[in-house]
Amino acid sequence: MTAFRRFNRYFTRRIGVLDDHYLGQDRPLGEARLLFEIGDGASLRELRSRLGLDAGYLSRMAKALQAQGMVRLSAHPRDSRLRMIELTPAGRVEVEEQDRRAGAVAAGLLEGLGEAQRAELTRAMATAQRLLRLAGITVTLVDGAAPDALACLDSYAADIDARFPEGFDKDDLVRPQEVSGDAGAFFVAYEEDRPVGCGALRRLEPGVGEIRHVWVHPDARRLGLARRLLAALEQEASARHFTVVRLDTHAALTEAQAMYRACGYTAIPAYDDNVYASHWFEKRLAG
Amino acid sequence: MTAFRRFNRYFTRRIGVLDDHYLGQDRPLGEARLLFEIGDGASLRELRSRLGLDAGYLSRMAKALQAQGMVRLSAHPRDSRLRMIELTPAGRVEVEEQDRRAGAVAAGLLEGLGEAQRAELTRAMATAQRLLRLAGITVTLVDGAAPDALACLDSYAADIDARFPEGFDKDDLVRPQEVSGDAGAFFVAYEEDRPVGCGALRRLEPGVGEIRHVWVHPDARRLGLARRLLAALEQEASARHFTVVRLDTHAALTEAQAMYRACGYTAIPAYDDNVYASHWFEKRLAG
DNA sequence: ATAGTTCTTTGACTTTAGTCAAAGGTATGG
DNA sequence: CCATACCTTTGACTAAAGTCAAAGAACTAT
Repeated sequence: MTAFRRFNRYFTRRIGVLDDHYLGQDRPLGEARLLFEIGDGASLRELRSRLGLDAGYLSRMAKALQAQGMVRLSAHPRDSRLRMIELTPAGRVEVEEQDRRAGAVAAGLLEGLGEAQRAELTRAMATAQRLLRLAGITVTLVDGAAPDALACLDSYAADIDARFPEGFDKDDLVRPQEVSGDAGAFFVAYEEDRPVGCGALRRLEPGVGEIRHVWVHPDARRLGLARRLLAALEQEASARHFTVVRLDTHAALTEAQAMYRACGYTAIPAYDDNVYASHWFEKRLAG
Repeated sequence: MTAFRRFNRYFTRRIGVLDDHYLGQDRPLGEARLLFEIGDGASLRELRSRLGLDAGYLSRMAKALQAQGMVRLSAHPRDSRLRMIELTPAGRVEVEEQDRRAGAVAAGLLEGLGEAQRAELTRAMATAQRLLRLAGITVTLVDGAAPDALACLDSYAADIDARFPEGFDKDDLVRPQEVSGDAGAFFVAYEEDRPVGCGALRRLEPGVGEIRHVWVHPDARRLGLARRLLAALEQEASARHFTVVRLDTHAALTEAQAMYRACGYTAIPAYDDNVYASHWFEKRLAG
């Protein structure tokens, strides 16, 4: 904990300060940040929430950038309350220039290190980032019919449809009422208010729950999030006095199978006739 | 390199922003930073260079903090151009409050992680910090009579005087002229303009150099800096067409001996009658 | 002792950053 | 179609952050 604070202090002094100064070389930091954040186009509303800016403030900065020829503003094709902002070629050049400078600063910062040391630093940073991201993700119980829940299930279905040789039919997803209220539970994992994973629990028979649709967004994989979701589902199952949870999995999802085994699940005979399933697991819950 | 940039971006977004917001809870960020940076007292000049502030700006902030009863200003006892600034008891309370808040934010940030994950994060951060510090240290050739060189030798002498059972006599340090110009070389390691280590090379006999007084400031140990100094000294020796470098070391300095061995030095018979020496080493230089 | 340097203070600015509320044009649910 | 909610723009501010130059006091080197 003290180590964490010490690192933060050192790092923000050392890197953060630089960051600020190179980014806004010839324009205010706010504008530079905005320019950078636009990327391949976005709505003002999106930028406002991403950067946490006041509406008026943002509107003015956008106008200033437009006057400088860095961005183009237009109405959203389907909702003309929203304004879309995108980089002009000149704006793109500017962003690249920012990027080049940032790269040069970073290179200068590391030039004292040898190859092996650089690799070690990269490894350490990747680990730290992975854990910080994981720490920032919260797993929340939501209604099975909540928009975020449905969005996750949609992504899940699209995902496995691409991975299963035989495809996947969305009709085989759980119904919202199966995972809401007394019937079951649905968890969504949020990373900064954006859903990045889900998992469902439903009652299979008295004392027995079934875990379904454990899914993690591609951007949030390899963080250990699936385990967190699984833990939340198991805790919920315990709270509902289930003594056993079961789940099935498709032959193509080998990493998932490995994870279930590592989390204490053991293979059992088929308990249903799910056409997508090739392996069935269960876990006895303590308490 | 890309990984480095990615980490910076993520980290400053995630932590830096928070930092700003909690620090200045009821006072401007600039003042909060200044208050924090004062620590156990400093001169305005020192703070100005540490924080990179304009003299006028700093002067005004100091006055504001004084008016709020947070700091006391006084003249430097020996140079009354300089103004010393130190925390009053009220200021100290304020800094502690800042610190408490920062701690709470940090704790909140990490509460999603388990014990083992936290330990892993701490390890990764410590590694990253160590390497970043090392990357920021530059090793420079200076004149043997330069103030920084003498200051390092002073610290070195005090250091080993405390560690050698028999003490150490400063008269046994190299003379500046032995390590300047054609006679030898002196390197100082700087971390942000502050000397944190040194090492000397002098000619022992034709084709043979001697390395002496390799020292690292206690704050900069365990970074791998001694090796950097050693490498610089060896490179300098090569440039001077020495084919061999020798050095001796005291029985008490066991880590140093291990380092020399790891860097390719082999034990040899005594080549001098240094009263402090118990082990003698040499290394044949390539090229 | 003198010239040049260093450090701080002060006055007089400018630029950034950010806030708040009113107003106007668009969607959306019923 | 109507009330309501949403998104953006504009005007009118404020506070913070930072800059520049002049001036005065104190030190240092010669």
